[in-house]
Amino acid sequence: MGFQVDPSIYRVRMFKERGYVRQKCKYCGVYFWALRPRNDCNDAPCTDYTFFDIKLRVGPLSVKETKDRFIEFFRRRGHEVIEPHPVVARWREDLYLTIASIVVFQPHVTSGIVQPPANPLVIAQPCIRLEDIDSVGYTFGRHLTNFIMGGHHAFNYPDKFVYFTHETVELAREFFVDDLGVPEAEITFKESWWEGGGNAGPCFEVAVGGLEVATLVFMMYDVKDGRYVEMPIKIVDTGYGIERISWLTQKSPTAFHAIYGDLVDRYFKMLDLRVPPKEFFEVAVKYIGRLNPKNRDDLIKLLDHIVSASDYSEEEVARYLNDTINVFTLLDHVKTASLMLADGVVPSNAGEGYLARLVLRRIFRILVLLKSEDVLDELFLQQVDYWKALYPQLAKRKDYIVDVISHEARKYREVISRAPSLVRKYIKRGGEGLSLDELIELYDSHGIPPEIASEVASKYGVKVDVPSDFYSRIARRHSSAPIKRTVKEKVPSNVSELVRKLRPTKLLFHEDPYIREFSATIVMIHGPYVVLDQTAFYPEGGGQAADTGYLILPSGEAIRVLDTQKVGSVVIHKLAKELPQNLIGRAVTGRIDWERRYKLMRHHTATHIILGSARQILGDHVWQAGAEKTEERARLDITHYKPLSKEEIRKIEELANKVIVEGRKVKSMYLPKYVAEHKYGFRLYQGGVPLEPVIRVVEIEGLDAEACFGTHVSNTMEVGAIKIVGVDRIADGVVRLEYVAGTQVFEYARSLESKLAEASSILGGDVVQRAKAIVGELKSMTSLLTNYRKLILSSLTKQALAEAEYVAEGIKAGVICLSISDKNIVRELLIKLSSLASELVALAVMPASSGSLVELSLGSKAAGILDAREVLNNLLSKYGGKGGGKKDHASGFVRKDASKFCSEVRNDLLVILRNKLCKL
RNA sequence: GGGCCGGUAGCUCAGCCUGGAAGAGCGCUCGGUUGGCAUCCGAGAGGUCCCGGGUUCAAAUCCCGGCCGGUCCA
Repeated sequence: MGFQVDPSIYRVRMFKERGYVRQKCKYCGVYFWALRPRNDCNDAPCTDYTFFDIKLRVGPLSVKETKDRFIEFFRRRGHEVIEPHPVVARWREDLYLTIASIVVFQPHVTSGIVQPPANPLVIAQPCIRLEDIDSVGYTFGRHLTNFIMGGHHAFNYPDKFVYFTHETVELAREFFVDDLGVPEAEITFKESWWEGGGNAGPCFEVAVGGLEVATLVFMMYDVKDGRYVEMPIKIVDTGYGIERISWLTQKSPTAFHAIYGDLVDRYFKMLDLRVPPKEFFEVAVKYIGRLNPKNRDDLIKLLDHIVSASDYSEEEVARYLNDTINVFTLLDHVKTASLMLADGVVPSNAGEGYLARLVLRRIFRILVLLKSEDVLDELFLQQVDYWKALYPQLAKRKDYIVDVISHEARKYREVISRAPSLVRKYIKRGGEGLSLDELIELYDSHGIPPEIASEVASKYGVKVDVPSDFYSRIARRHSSAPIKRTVKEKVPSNVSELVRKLRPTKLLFHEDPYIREFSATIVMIHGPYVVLDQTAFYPEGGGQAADTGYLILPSGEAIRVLDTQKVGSVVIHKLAKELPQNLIGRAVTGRIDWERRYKLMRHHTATHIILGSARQILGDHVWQAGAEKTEERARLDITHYKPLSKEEIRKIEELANKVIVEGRKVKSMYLPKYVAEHKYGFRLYQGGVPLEPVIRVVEIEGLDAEACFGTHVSNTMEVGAIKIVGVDRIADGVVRLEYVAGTQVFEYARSLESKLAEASSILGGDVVQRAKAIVGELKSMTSLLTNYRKLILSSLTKQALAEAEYVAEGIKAGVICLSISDKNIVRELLIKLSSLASELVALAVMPASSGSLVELSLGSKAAGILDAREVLNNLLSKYGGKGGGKKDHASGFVRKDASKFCSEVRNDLLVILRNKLCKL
């Protein structure tokens, strides 16, 4: 706890009224409230699960029934029901996944910029949290990567109070005690503190029979640089664990049985594993709350406990435990992956796509270990069917899910198939066995998990020990990597500071995107930076380049506008020269470069058309991953999991042009945030999320609607035409489309034409025919050249052998001088000579830039007597050259003209050789 | 966004640590063997060693920068 809170906040009205007693847990020392005295705080690990023995009034409730009951309870108590949001937080720039119900209202509502959609409200929000992904399965349900967070929220403004601590605690009691029939003596409220996402506040953890079922947070502080600043808005942020409450009502052996019902047994059967008897789970679950089987010592303790508390043998228990962990992990991960994919996530190596891949690869890994890769599709299809009532989106996206997982599974198989050769390489390289560093590198750089690495290694007879803290070692390797955000400031910071106090600039380009000239009053001048009270200059944003043009002063002088930027809601024009301060308050005329702007507008509308078309042709998983529009061309990066086929590209282009020809209306409108989201969904936020209560929506009838700040033409017909000119895969899961629109299509065609014409004039005739002929000619010329080379080689060989001079017993010497620089021919020649004449010392000299290259080669007999490196250096030292190589071959360089050097060196060589051989 | 690994023949890769004459297997072409074949034997073609810079007499190899791919982590 980083903050000492006034403990009186925990003394809520209900505790006093109903006689709750504040007590201290004997085990963890935390304070809690309960009706009757007790030793422990009623939460794991201070107590075992006792809720199995608690009688409720309600019968077993499925997850869906629990969710419905929760929603209905709070609806009856004056909360408006809000539909759940996607598990992928498209409306958040700082978060990939929806990790809590409050995320739905952050940051726009919690910061006070936008009113909540209702107040108070209730929502049953599917959430994904991957923090504890390693523990899933091992704890039989304490850790899950997906769950529904039932949240009732109230937002208290300084001038409008809804409810806070007292009412929240009362509502919790009423729900658990009055509605579900939990005996009031079994419920506890533990005092605690919550922090997250830059906010903090006191909270109660509500537990029943050892199971934490809800957290009631009273968010009231902003955390800024470690300081706690009281928020103007006080927020009730509650989280009811719908799955846990369902478990509480069902009293099934594990939470997995409560959540997945008969799917548990079906998974065991599909995976060809024996279903453990109910008794096994009942015994195991008792101890598993306190032990973590990921830890090897705990696992052994757990095994002992279960064996002594049941009739099963140690082997049976070990197998049941292992199988159960795998099955539970699969149940959880398959559902999480399905939810993410159904929300249109495309697996990749970055961003939320990586998170989807992470979950999928863990699934594949288990299936590989179980040798059950063939049931992959079935595991997903069974869940899609099981959850069709609660998550209808799974069934709707079934085809996409199945296609993507098979694609990802193939990629994973490719990774794993590299394992044998990689492991072999590492074994060969690093002495004995596989070191820990090598194991880490195999996983971290090649994606090969240690279990698979050690399995492969054992086939080569190498035993490998995988340390139990392997994955935390990996985490440590990645520890220090601060997120660098290099925001390029296009406006000096002192200027942006100055304009903050100014009134928002009136944006004429939104009222009428066709306005080219306008008059305005100068509000501020700072160097070349000028602010007007209103402007038609579009500031760079939303991937649309800034407008340029002229500002015409009262004197009639026209000053060039080089750049336009937006800081907050003030537009800043950057001029080619500085204006005098006395112009402040004077009227000026602005004139934008219309031709340029009109091209930008057409490219911008074209981008919306392309995106809409791509979504229609490829599927709803297509999201904008980036976009840029310039005068010349535009490009759009979209998420997609496989390369686009020519056919798909053609279809997108065809649909886009059809939309243009049909002359559809392009409507820009301002809509309240919630109205827009309700009408169009989160696909609005392709290019980013505006933090405003009212957002500007650009809609192309029947094709696309996006929150967009840019300027658009009013009818698709104005775009003229679209030609896709480039398709690239710029990252895993991201495809870049480049295209031109309007008059740029003609520019593009013209440049193609002129390129073709140029090529044709170079080739001399029809490009295709001439290219074919030339390639044929090239082929025959190459083979002719090869033949000539052979010819030269054989004649040089003969010449060298004939001219070789006798030096001493078993040694002959020859010098070959070449007038052209052809390393290849020299090498071939020397190799040939030394294999033909074992007693030959052959020296070749050829010209090189600012000197000569020299190569010396010895036949096998000569190499037995002489050292090529020594001979060569003796030879070159006189001329200041150097060289080196092996015993039978050396090369070097000398700063002397090749022909002169060549004529002198023959004598030197003979002298050196004779000297050497005499000494021997 | 960051760490790590990689980029050599059409394909899969070796060579790089420790600089010194570019390699293997598969595929391809031609020839032989065979009743026939996915068999076997022989010969041959095929290279910007990713790009750029540096060190060096000499760079696939060492150093720096870039591009591309893979992977792990945000």
